[in-house]
Parts: sequence; structure tokens; C-alpha cells
Amino acid sequence: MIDPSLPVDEVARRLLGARLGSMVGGELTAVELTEIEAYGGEDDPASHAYRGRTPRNESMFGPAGTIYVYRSYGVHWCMNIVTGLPGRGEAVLLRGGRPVAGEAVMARRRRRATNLADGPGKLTQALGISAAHDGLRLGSTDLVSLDLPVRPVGTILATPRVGISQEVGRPWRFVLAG
DNA sequence: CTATGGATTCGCT
DNA sequence: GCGAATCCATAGA
Repeated sequence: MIDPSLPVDEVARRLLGARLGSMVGGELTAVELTEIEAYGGEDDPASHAYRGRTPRNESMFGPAGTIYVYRSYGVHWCMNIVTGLPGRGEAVLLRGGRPVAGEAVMARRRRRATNLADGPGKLTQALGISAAHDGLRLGSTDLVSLDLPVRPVGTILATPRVGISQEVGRPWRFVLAG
């Protein structure tokens, strides 16, 4: 599913256009990923893994494909997928997607009809992702699915990551053009 | 633009 | 232990 030998930024690129689905409360929802950021391990000041292993980021140090969910700003859930070798603490943050299934369910969860998943907190809310999913592993659970794009996606833009003050020079935010 | 929200971590005592 | 600062955002005015 996630090749542990690939650099984290390469994984981020490849996951653009992938279909991320969830089965929560018996309801199926799915998005096509359009915005992803890469985060390194203990050598990346912007990464949660920078200060080493803690109770919160424990799942970041699991095998590639592990899901890492954390609370952002005390309000939102943010979902990451671990990459690289176990113990490295590398992961990609799923920052946005385009709904492709279960839009009505997403609209109900979001209490909105538009902008259903165009942000990290919106994406998890639309898919029903929460702390209950932290530590699960893609391929080992039916609750979350990830399917890589069957055909090449369009242009991929690389920009600095947002919301951080460190390592601004590292262009590790990837967005699908259009 | 501002209000909001709560867990986590760190620096002290 | 305890308090304070921090934090990869969103909605609504």
C-alpha cells in the first residue's frame, strides 16, 4: 500500500488523486485527495516527531500505512498516513480532497452543502475520521481504504507548507492543479 | 478580521 | 505537580 522505501515527499506526490474512503456508522464516504503535505521525522522541526516519541505521536513511529490522527487547535481532527521505515516518524498530512462518494452524508456531518473537504479539519469531519481511527493501519482495517489513482493525475504543484514557522524553505506541500 | 477550542508539551518549582 | 505557551483551522461577522 505505502512503499516504506520511498521518501516521504515522494509518497505525498503519489497519493495525490488517490481515493480515500471510510466506513463510519455504516455510511460510506470517499474523497479524491487534492492537497497533501509531507513531514519528516526527528530532523524536521515542523514535524510532530521532531521532539521524539510521545504519547500523542506514538502512531507516527509505526509501520508505513499506519493512520495518525491528532487534534488541531483543540477543535479539529487531522489525519496523517505514516511512511518510511518503522521508528522514523515520517508521515503525510492529508489537507484536502474532493468528494466522490457519500456527498449527502458528508453534507450532514459538515452541516454544510459546499466546501465539504477542502481543508484538513473539513476532510476528517466529512469522512467521519476521529481519534478512534488513530493507530489503525491501511490494509488491515475495513474502516478506512486507500486506492491509488488508476491513471496519471494532472499537474502537481509544490509549495511551502502552511501553518508552520519552521522549515518554510522546504516545498513539501503538494497540490493538484485545477 | 476575530472568537473559538482543548490536548499536549515544556519549563519551572 | 502546576501553570503557561503552543498549536499543520474553521466559521461567521
